[in-house]
This record gives sequence, C-alpha cells and structure tokens, in this order.
Amino acid sequence: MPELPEVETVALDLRPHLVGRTIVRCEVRHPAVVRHPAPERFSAELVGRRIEAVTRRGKYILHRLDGSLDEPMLLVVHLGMTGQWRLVSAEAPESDHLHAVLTLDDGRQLRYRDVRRFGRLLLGTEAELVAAGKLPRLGPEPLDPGFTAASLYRRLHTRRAPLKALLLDQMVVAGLGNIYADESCFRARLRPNRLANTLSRRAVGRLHAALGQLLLEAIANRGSSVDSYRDAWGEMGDEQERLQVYGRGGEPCLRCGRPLSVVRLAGRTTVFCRRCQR
DNA sequence: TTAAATTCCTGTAAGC
DNA sequence: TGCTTACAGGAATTTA
Repeated sequence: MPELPEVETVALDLRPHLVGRTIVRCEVRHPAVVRHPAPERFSAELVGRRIEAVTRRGKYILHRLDGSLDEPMLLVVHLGMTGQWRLVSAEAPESDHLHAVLTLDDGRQLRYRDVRRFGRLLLGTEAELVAAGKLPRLGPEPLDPGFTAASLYRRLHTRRAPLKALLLDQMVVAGLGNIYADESCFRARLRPNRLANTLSRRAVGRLHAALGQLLLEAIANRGSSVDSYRDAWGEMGDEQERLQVYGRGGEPCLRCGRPLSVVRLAGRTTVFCRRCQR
C-alpha cells in the first residue's frame, strides 16, 4: 500500500524528470478515476500546462502547474491501495488496468494504473479542491520540524479512541496507513488499542521518535512493496523486508519470540506483540 | 464533535 | 479441477 514513504519515493524520483516538461496530450480511459473536475474539462485544462514542481503532502503527489495568476493549479494524484504512477517511454507496452495517460513534450508518458481503483486524479487549486470536498484538511507532516513530541501529545491526549485509529486519521497525522501505524506502535512498545488519552508524555515521546526513524528508514529503502506498490520506474521497494510486525501475524516476535497477535482494529488487520507492547 | 461502521473495487487464496 | 467465499485497505460517506 502506498503510504508516506512510498509516495515520497515516487515524488522524489519524478521531480527531476517532470519539472519543466509540458503536458501535450491527456487520455482518460476510465473516467471514474478523475474525481475533479469532469473528465473532459480535466483533460482540456491539463493540456498545454508546464509542470513547475513535484511535491508530496500526506499520501498525495502534487504537481504544480504553470499558468495560474495567484494560487497555483495542481494536478493531484492519490494512489489509493493499488495505484501506480509511472513515467515510461511512449513505446513501452501497455499493462491492463491503465486508466489515464499523460503524454509529455519529450515523448514520454505518465501512466496511471490502478487495479482496485481506490486512487484518484484531481485538478484545481488547493482552495478549490478543499472547497469541493475533494481534498481533505490534512494534519501535520510527521517529518516536518514543527511536528514535535509535544504537538503530537496535544493532538492525542484529548482523544478517547484507540491509538491506531488516530494514527490512521489523516487529520491527526498525514501520511500513515496500516503498515506504518502497526510498525510505529511496535517500535514505541505501545499496544495499538490503547486509548490515546491514557498515553503519558513519555509514551508519546517514544511514539514520535519511532515514527521519525521508521519513516526516514522506509524512504531510504524506497518504501514497502507488500502488495502491488511499485515506484515510478515499476521497481519494488525494499522496506517490506525490514517490517517487524505488519503481515507477520502468528509468527514469532522479533524481540521476544512470542507469537504475534492479530486483531481487527479501526476496521484494519492489526498485528502486535502482547508481551512487548503495553 | 467524535467514533465506529459501511461502501467502493478486484486479484488472490483458502475451503469444499 | 472448479466453484464459492473471505480478505486485503484509503478515505468518503453514513450512522450512532
């Protein structure tokens, strides 16, 4: 699943190849993946635009486009569960589940492929997309210097919900999904079902430190390819080989050897160690 | 306001 | 072998 480290990897890889390129053609094959505006307008607005920057916010890839007077126009890509945003030569063979193709002025193509179609493409200014309810108000970036243990504590200590449910809530922290929520709880030795308002400052400090280390390590390893995640070149990441709990239910805890527990929490499969995580 | 449940979607794997 | 069923989950939507 593409979470913060996976999306960051794609954005970092694409940036030097896309900045300065102009979109000369846009073909939407599965209109449902274009959530804003209507697919015809999406294509018409996109063609002729130059890409000025490629960044990430939460799990969203943001392509800043030229031609706007005040607030920049953004092409926004969210990969959902199985989305892939690849840069290929126009001659590259096409795979199935290809829903949108953008051709650039250097002849290469940006292709959006998504088997389960949980992902989406958006076009508009940030204000426009937020107002239209297409782009949620996201919480802080967990790797931003302003995201401190104290600020995380302030966001958690009033909430009477399982810790993991809040880690998955993009308005609390942006960019975490099931993989890194479970992994950060394990590294911080916190049980995912602990009610957030029972966490001490010290425990939140461990969580904050674990999150920072985990996400930086995962980015350095180019993300986790546990399902269909691939980078912009179609290559797998390496972080899945380092995951300590995700996908390891029933297998021995790497710290104490006890079999890892599996429960359903916040609608998600959750793996943790009953001995190491309190 | 908050928390939990439901929905979308299809490939994969388990079970009979 | 072939069929049915459960499962995976991000986030919008609905319900409580």
